[in-house]
Amino acid sequence: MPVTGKINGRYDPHSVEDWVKRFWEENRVYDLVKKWNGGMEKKFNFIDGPPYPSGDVPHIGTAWNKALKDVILRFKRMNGYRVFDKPGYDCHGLPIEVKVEQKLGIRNKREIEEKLGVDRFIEECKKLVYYNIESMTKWFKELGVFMDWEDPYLTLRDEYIEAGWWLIKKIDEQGLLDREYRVVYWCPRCSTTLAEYEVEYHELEDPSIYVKFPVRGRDKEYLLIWTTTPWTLIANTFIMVHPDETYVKIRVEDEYYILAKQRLNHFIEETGVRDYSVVEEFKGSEIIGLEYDHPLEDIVPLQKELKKFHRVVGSREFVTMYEGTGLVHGAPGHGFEDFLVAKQEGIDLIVSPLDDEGRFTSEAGKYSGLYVREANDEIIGDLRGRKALVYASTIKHKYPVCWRCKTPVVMRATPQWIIRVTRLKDKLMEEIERVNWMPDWGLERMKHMIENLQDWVLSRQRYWGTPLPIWICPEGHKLVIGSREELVKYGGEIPRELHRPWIDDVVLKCPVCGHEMKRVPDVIDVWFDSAICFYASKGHPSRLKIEDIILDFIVEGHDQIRGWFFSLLRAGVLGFNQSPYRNVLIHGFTLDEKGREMHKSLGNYVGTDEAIKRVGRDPLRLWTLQNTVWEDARFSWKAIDEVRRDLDIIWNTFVFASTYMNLDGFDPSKYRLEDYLDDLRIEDKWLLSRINSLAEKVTDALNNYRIHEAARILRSFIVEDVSHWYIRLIRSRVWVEENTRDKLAAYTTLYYTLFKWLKLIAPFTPFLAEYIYQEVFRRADPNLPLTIHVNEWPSIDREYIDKKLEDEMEFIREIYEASAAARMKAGIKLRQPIRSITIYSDRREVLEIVEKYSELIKLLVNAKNLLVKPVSEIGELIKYRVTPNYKVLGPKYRDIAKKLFKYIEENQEVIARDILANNRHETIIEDVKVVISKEDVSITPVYLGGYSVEDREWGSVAIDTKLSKEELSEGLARDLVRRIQVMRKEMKLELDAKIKTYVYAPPEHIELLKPHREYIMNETRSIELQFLKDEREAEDIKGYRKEWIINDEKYLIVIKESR
RNA sequence: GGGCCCGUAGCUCAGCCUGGUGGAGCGCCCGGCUGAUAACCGGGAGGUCGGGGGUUCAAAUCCCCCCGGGCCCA
Repeated sequence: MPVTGKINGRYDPHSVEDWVKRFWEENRVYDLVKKWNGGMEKKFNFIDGPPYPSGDVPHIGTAWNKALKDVILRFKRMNGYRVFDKPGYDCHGLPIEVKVEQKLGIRNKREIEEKLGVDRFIEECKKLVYYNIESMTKWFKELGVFMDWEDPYLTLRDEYIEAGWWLIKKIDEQGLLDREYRVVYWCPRCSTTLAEYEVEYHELEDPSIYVKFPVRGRDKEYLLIWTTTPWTLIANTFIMVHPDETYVKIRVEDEYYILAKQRLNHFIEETGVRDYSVVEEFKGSEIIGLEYDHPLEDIVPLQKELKKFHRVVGSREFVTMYEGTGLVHGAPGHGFEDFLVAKQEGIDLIVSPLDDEGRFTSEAGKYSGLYVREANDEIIGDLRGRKALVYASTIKHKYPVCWRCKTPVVMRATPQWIIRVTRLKDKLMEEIERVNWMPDWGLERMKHMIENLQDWVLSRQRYWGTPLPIWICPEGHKLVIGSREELVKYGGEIPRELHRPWIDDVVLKCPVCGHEMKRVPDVIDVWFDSAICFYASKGHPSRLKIEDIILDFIVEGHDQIRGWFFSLLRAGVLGFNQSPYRNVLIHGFTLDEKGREMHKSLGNYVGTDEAIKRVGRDPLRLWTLQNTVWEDARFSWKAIDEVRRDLDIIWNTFVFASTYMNLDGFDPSKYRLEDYLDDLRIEDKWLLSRINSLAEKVTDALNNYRIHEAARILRSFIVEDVSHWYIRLIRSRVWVEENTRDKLAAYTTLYYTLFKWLKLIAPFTPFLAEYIYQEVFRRADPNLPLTIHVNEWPSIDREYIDKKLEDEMEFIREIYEASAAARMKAGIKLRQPIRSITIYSDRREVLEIVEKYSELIKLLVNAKNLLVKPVSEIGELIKYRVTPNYKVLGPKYRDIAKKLFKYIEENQEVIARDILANNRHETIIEDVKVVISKEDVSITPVYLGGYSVEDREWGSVAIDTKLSKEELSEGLARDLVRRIQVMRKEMKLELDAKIKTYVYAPPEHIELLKPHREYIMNETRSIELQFLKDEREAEDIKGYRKEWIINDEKYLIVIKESR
């Protein structure tokens, strides 16, 4: 006959988790879950945002990320959803390339091709990626994340690349694929573009010059600009002004300069111009359109072409009043912002007269061949010679340099492939508003980004990435390839893999002119890879149905709003004309305990490996999960320790329940809750209501992805309701030896409640839940499924929910707490029974509850009698001393003051009560109406002897502190029992072991104890109890002996096991 | 410089959406309970709810400004 199993000892996360890990492996539990789940009707389409495998151990924040996903997937599985749980890795990109370069000691891009060869470089990238993936996967599995780790999607696979090509082709078919000049960081020494994170900012000294540009058609009138990069003046195209700011025209000698009013003082101070006068003031918008001449146009051929653009343009975003003159020289070939303004202004000539080494080309005329920074001095000299230089000095400022060779970078306009997503702005906006954002400010951020939408720069001049599937022939015809088959179709071959360099060798035949076509050398922005995973992880889109493609749910950190969420949206609209996701949850970052980001260099970095080793998997998971999902969390070992303590209580709760059920041979199939409904006590009904209310709340929270809320209420239920309250209430019931219906009612209640709770917590702490499931519940019922994780999500048995009872119990707890406080004031311990407890309250519901539950309350507060009285009768316990505040009352009632003071003296009680109840007491003294309020008197309560009173807002609780012989003797008996129990435990006796007990105590104590002989024997499972009058007698008895002080008297207790 | 998030006890954080006597855990002090026990419970001390202004009978909560931290952009 099956019996409830038991767990023992202290909670040790590692041994529990190691055991469960082995159990899962040996029984192939994930495969079982997958198989079980595969047959489900409803579908839950999720995708794991692929982490970037640049390291081998996931950051602790990634553990949170994966735990969140795991909770939702497990929850959905248990609710009958067939979940898509394929994880993935984002394998391509520059960070991997850089890691490999560092590993191989390669200093720049050219060395990759010249020294190593692209093929070997790619193999090294792959090797690194696979190594890191294997290691990261190990840690995700360690965390207990149930995803398909045997078959993740990898963006480096040919099928995945092909799926990407499909979308590029589709984009081209929509006419959105284009080539355009873009401004990029360029390292002149390494001869390569740099991504934003490949530049760092160093303090450099540069020229600081003020230059005047003559306004065309106006005599001696100049636009005044300031720059720290004189060499960019060669490509100057326009001048920017802030339309809303105030500008001035000043006269210096016989010339006129235009600059911002706010910058005038600074300009005067820096340049030392003494004699000037402001001759005119106007809004910036008034000079928009003003044309000017470039001072170097005679020696820079390029300027002849740019001449037609030389005018003042408006820009609110890029002109500030913090530096310079408020007029900004614009060179769209050398600056992101200048470039954007040029686009807005319809300027289509973007020039960047530099070669790959940062030297001027012939377009720059006399400067041709000079390295740009070295040309600065010569340019300044030429400006001076042409009287265009107003002032020159130097400045120390932060300037971007190459992170590897520390060479100052230049901005350079280069042709790049782009997707014209700006044309889809309205559709993107429409789609993003249909998504459910949690929290909803995610939508706000997203909309803000779409408002400021830019075209997507797709191409990168690198190696390790999805090759751009564009082939070009000498005639300039373009062919976009959408699959491997198309390579063959257009006269090529399928290379050994689709990566560079092999794909670069595929030569196609131009379908238009028949010439040979070569692939453009670029690879695709790595963001594009992860953007397409919603379909690419499932195969080629031609074989997919739309319902497999649109995701039900995704969750990532808030940095991914701009990152993955945004690129997914763009890819979804480009490929399928809709948002690829329906519900988005945003989670926070894991910072260190001071709120700083974790960095290995700061020494505050914590990896998932370290956390698992130090605290265990479930404590780590539960800590992450109880943090407010969308807020940043501060990690500390102490914080995890607190979670760990909660898990200790949870463990102890199951130890308690399982120990007694096991001892009593409790078989849940034989003793069923339905058969004990009539035997349930108040506390049983209450717990049944609580667990079902809890199940309802947890289900609702998880359905709405409020994961932290679910975690918190699951914790507080077991700690507050079960451990601290219910178990305290049923302790005496389960200590009874016989299997009474009363005890079995408690067991069935507890069994039902704990099993339900265990299933609710299973998604959060899958190891602990599995262990207890196996060791306790599956032993009680071997027909249960092999693993807890294929159990159905607990039902909500609404017939057990009784909100009124829950509220009432809440109030009983308040009474208990008030009486405990009253006891403490009087110095009477809870073990000591008291004669009576009296509740004073005028609230009807209070009186009802107290009467209805009087037995329970008496038991809880350990009192013989329970009385309820109206508040007015508390006067029997309390007298109020009311003394007039002479300084206040005196001046107010000058003439009747003496009589008033006498009146107060004589009517203290009624005055006090009125003021306490209504804050005023009124009377008439010698025809004068008197109003006494709180400020007029001081009120001190005086409690009568023999009672201890505790006030609450709903009334007062008074306990009778006078102890009779009867109560004292009962208290003494309980004290004795307690000592004997401690000794039993110290002897490590079995719970049901019988003992013989010998007690030496002072004769008057023995007299008090004698009436409770039965009780003591029963409680301590003694088959014999002897009271000894002589201390030496006790010393002669063999057994476990211990000396105690009880109520200031010496006791000697000896017990021995009776076999 | 912009958008968004966060700021509550010594520490970690609920409460804010929907205004009504400021809470929990940890730490500290005092007391207690206990065959779950290296656990637990009660009480106490500890708060300009980041600062300022406004709306309101009433603001931690709603609005505006500022300060500090974070994310993303520029």
